[in-house]
Amino acid sequence: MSVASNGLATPTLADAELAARFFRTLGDPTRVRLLNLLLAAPEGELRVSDLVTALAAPQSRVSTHLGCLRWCGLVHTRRVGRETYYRISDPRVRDLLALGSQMVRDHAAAIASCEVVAASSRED
Amino acid sequence: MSVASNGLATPTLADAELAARFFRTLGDPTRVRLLNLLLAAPEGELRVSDLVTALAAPQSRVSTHLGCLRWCGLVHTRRVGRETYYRISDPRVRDLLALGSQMVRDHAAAIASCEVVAASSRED
DNA sequence: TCTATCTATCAGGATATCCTGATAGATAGA
DNA sequence: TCTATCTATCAGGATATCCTGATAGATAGA
Repeated sequence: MSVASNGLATPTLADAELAARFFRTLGDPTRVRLLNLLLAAPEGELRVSDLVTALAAPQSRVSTHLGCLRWCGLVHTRRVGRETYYRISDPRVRDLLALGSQMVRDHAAAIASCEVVAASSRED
Repeated sequence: MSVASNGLATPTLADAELAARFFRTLGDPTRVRLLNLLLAAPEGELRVSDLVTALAAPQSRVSTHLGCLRWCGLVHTRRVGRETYYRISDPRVRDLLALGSQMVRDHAAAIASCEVVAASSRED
C-alpha cells in the first residue's frame, strides 16, 4: 500500500483484490447467519449440530461454509470427541457485521433491488 | 429482526440475505478500487474518465461497476454536460473499508489462499 | 467388536457474477 | 449542422460460487 500526497492510503491492486475477497467471505447469507449465531451464542461457541439445527440447513452446507469462515480466519474451532465447537476468532467481526447491518437498514430498498453489475438480463 | 433473550439482535433470513448482498457489493476488486479512489479524491468526487484513467480499465467496466455502486446507494452522481461526477454518498463506506483493510492486514495469508466455499477442484 | 453419530469433503450440476468489445444517446464545439 | 467526446448499456461467453445428496473417517457407547 502506498500513501498519496493527500495523506490517504491508496491500496494497490493486490490490496484491493484481498479486500474484495475478504468482503466476499461475508457475502453469503448462510455465512452471515452462522456468524450472527456464533456472536449471539451464550458461551460464545456452538457445535456444528447446533448450527445445523438453528439454520435448518443441510449439514454439508453448514460444514462447508464453516470451513470457509475458518480458513479465512474469522472463526476457530475446538474439537471434543466427535463434536466440533466453533467460535468467532476476531472481535472486529462483530463490528463489521454491525456496521453492515446498520447501513443495510438505511439503504434497504436499494440493496434489495440491486443487481450486482449486470442488471439487465435476469428476472430475479 | 428479532431480539433474543440475551439481548442480542438475531437477524432473520431476509436480513441475512440483505446483509450478504450488501457485502457482495464490496466484494469486487474494481469496486473496491473505485471507492478508494473516490475516498481519496481531493474534491471528494471524480469523473468517469478520471476513474478510467486511474484504473487503466475499460470504460465499460468502470461505468458498469459505478452503476452498481450507485444503485446500491454507496455513491451518488452529478451530471455536468456530458460528464458524470461520482462521490461517496455515505461516510460509513470509509469506516467499512478501513475496518476491512485492517482485518485483511492481520489475516492476509489466510485470505489470500482462501477459496470461498469450494476449496478443492481448482488450481488457483 | 459392532453400530450409531458427528463432521468434513466430494461429485455433479445450476446459477450468479464478471469480462470484453460494440453501440447508442447526449452534448460540446467547430 | 456536423463531428468528436463522454457515458451507459447490451450481447455473448467465461468463470466463480453455491447447492444437494452421498460418502468416508473418527469416535462414543453398547
